[in-house]
Amino acid sequence: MPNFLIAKLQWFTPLSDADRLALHGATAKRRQVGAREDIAHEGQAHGPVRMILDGWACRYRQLDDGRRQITAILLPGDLCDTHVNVLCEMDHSIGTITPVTLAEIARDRLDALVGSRPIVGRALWWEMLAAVSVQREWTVNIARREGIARLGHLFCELFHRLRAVGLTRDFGYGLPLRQSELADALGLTEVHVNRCLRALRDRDLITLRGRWLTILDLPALERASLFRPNYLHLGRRNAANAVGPVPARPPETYRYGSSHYQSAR
Amino acid sequence: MPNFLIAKLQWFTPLSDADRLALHGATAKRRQVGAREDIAHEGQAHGPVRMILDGWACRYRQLDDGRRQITAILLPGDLCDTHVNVLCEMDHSIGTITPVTLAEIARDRLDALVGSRPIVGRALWWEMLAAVSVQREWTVNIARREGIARLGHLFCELFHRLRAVGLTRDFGYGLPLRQSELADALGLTEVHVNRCLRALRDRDLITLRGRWLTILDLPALERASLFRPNYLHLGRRNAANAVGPVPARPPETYRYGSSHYQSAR
DNA sequence: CGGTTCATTGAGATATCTCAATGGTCGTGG
DNA sequence: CCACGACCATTGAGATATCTCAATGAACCG
Repeated sequence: MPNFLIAKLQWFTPLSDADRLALHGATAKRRQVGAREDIAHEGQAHGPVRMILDGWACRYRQLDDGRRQITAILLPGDLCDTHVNVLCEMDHSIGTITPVTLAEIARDRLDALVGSRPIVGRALWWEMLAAVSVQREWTVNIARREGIARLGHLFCELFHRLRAVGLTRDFGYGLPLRQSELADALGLTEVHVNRCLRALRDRDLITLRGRWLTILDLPALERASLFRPNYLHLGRRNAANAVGPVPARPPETYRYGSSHYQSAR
Repeated sequence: MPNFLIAKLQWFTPLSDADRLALHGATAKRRQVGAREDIAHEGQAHGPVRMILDGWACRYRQLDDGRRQITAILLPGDLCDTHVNVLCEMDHSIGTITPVTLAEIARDRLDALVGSRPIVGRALWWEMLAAVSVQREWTVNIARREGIARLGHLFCELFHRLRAVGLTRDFGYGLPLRQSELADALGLTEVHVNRCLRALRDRDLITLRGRWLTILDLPALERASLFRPNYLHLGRRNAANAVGPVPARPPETYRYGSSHYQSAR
């Protein structure tokens, strides 16, 4: 399995072989979690720093009345809790969408890594700040865009983030989220998500069949969703070894974890 | 002027005299900004790390159609951009609400401070993580609560955050936000904010006169707003010198910056 | 092959928005 | 000290996005 974290960090800065090796070493300890299980729960004390090696997960907060709000989608290569152990306890939960492979990194190990490899430390800072920026944009998206644009905006974001780690194929990617989960992420109702999806299809902006999303006209979808990718901070990598914005080869896999989802035929 | 940052950090950890002195020294360089001006603008390269010494400000993002969304309220003692210089450019703007006194801290100076004083470094980590947690809660608030609760939730949050730095008096505080700014923060319309305010007043939960907000029944308001303060991470300070949750004395000031706003009579 | 989960559709209810007008407050200049 | 203008708060009425409840249909799994 390719290391998606390394792939992502190189959008920010080139990493030496030694850096890569150190990152590989730190993420060697792995754990499997099934689909739709909790990785961490609100109120828990903090454990090790976790990283999504493969599969999809999400942060969410459960409301008293049973509804929940997903506040972030975690994709392969995403870190769950950089240095979050500074806080006493979790204020939200993390659950899986698909089966997930985690790397667990002991806090002192991470500190040592950051201490000995400043480039890696800076790259991890970037990863965290970019995640915060995404969080801000979610606030804007939910507050100010109407259903159709909100949904389209999420699809655009996921496309760019997945492309950064090589998990897109052309203009499509595997989308394991159910409509109820899209609703939980967007602050909408399952029913309304369904209708907005139909609208996006009717406008020939996307297709969605068999858990595979295809963006038929990315510029048009971005326009319709008021999407501007700057907040992802994937734009101009300041790497010397920069390659094109799109990975040259299609990704090796678009299945999630074990073969839980089918691709489009 | 008391140093609100120090006051806030001590909710997380006790600071030695030397720590306090170092923080004081780092925030010595100051700048004044008028009300409703931009401190930083989207697209700009990053400058020094900024801290709000006094006054209110906000992060916001401007949408193409002229509307804007405020994504965070910055209160005295809040840091604007901890280590954000890692990113190439700002993805949002920061503007003042009231006249603001800023401290500007050069990046290398901050690095040196964090390097030489690990307690301060950890405390600044806490401050950043708590801010991210607030950001997540804003997403939940806007996504899942209806107007009245949304407004009430914001009032509760501001109360707790201001109390942590000693800027409340009993159950009230100065609220310099206009209704249009409340609307921009909550993803509502100015008109609707007005009606929700009336509803909160009619239910005897708050009064708001002359830029002074009084919470008439905090537990009731928190209940009505589905507010739980855990996400603020101000709950259990692990300080040895912990005092009660409410500062013993009323704050020295509840005017913003220069005497721009009147208190309640 | 039957059951469970998920997606789709309809119709009525409600929160919020839009547009437009009126009223209040405050600072400024005459 | 008053009058004016600018800005902000308030109210009304109709429009629209989204929700709720409920039912049906499709897909998938054991």
